Amino acid sequence: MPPQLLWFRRDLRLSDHPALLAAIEGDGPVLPFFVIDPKLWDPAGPPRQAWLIRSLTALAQDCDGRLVIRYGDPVDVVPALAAELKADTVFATADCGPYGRTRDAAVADALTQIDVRLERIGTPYAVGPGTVLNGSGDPYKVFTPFSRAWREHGWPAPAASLKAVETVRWAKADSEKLPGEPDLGAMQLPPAGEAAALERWHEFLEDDVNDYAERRDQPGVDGTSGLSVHLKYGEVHPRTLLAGLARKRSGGTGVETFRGELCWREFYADVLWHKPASAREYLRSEFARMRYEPAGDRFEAWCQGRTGFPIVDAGMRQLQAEGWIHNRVRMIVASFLVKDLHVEWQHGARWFMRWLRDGDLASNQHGWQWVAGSGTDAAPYFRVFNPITQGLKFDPDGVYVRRYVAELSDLPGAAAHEPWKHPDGYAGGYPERMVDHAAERLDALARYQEIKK
DNA sequence: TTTTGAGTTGTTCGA
DNA sequence: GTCGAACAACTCAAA
Repeated sequence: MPPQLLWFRRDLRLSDHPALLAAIEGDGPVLPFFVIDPKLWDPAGPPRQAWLIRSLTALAQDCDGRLVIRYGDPVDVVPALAAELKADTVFATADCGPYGRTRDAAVADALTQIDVRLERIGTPYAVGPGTVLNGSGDPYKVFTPFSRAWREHGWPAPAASLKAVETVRWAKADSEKLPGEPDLGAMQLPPAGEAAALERWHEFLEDDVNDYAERRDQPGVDGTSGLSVHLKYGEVHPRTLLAGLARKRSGGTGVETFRGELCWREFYADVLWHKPASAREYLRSEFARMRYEPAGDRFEAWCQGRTGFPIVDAGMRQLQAEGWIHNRVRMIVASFLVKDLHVEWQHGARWFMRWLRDGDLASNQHGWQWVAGSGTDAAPYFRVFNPITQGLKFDPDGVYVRRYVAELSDLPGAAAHEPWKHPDGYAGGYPERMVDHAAERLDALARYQEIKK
C-alpha cells in the first residue's frame, strides 16, 4: 500500500492539524517529510535556522523518528519523492505568503505531470486570508472594521486532539540528516516544538493572560505571551488559542487584548494575501517618492545598538542577544530608523527578518509599513516617537535599558534613559547621541509634506 | 451616489 | 506636574 505524503512547512505539530487528519483518512500509512529549501533557508539568520532545526527534531520524535528530510527546490524534490514512493497524493497546509503560493502552484503543476495531486488543506490562520470581505466584496484596509467582521465570521473549533492521532501509522523512507546548528554565540532560545509551545500556552492561559493588558507594553517586565515564535512555525494553531480563550471565564481585559493581537496577525496576513508586492514595496505608492538617506554608517550604528539613545540601543542589542525584541521597543527602534535617520523601512525590515526568531513576513513588513506611515491604518504624519519619552513612559525605572546596555548599568533608575543629564552618564563609555531628535523630527515632517498631493 | 463618522500604539505647547 | 487642545488632510467603511 503506497503511503499518503504529508508535507510539513510552517505547521510543525500533530494536534489541530486538518491536513494530517486528511492524510490519515487514506488507506495507506502516512509519510511525513520536510524539504530544506535554500531559497528560505539561506536568508534566515542563525535564530530562525536554529529554531527550525530544533522544532524539526521535536517533530521527528513525535513521528516516531520517521520524519523524512530532503534538500533542494521543492519543485524537483517533492515530485521525486512522490514517484519514489508511488504516492498519488501529497497533503499540506496551504502557505499564504507570496513565495509559498508561487512555489506551491509550481509544485502542484509538476506533480500533475506524474498524476499526483497536491491537496492544500487548512491555513496557518483561524480565518483563511482572503475570506473576510467588506460589504462591497473588497478586502478591509482598516483594522477595526476588519476585526469586527473577523469576529462575526467566527472560526472552526480545533480539529482534533493529539491523543486522537496517536494511532497514526507512519511510513518509512530514506532521510537525509538535518543541517548542523549555526553558531548562536551566547544566544539562548526558549525550547522549540509542539510540546514546548503547548506548555507555554497553558502557562500563559492559566496565569499570565489576566494581567496581559497592563503588562504587555512594559519591556522591562515579562508580560508578553511569548507565543509569536510558536505561531510562526505552526507549533500551535491560533484556533487552539482562540478556543482556550473562549473557555476562560475570568480573563478580564487580558483575554480581549490577546484575542486582538491574534486578530492583528490575521489582518496583516490578509493584507499581504491581497497585495503580495507589499512585502517589498510601499503599500501607499506615493511614499516611494519621499527623500530618504542611504543605509550607510548610520544604519550600521542602528543595527549594532550604538545610536546613543538608550532604549533604541537596548532594543537592537536585545535583538542580537535573544533573537527577539519586545513589541513596544520594535515600534520605537523602527520609528527611529525611519523618522530620525530617514532610512527606508525595507532595510530595517530585512535586518529584523535576519535576526528575529519569530520573524513573520506579513507581521514584520506591515508593522514596518505602519510605522513608516505607508501601510494600512497609516500613522498620522505627526506621530513621531520620541525615544526618550517612550523610554521614560514604558520603562520608568530603566530596568530594560540596564539589562541590555552594559555601559549604562551603573546609572540609577530613570537616569539610564538620559545619561547626558547625569554627571557619570558617560563613564561607562556609552556613545553620544548620533542625531538631534527634535531636529530630525522636524526634518521627517518636512519630508512628509513634500510628497503630499 | 452621497454623506458621515472614524481611524492601535504620539508629541508638544501653553494654560 | 497636569491637562486639554492642536497637529491636516485623507481614506475607508457603512449607512
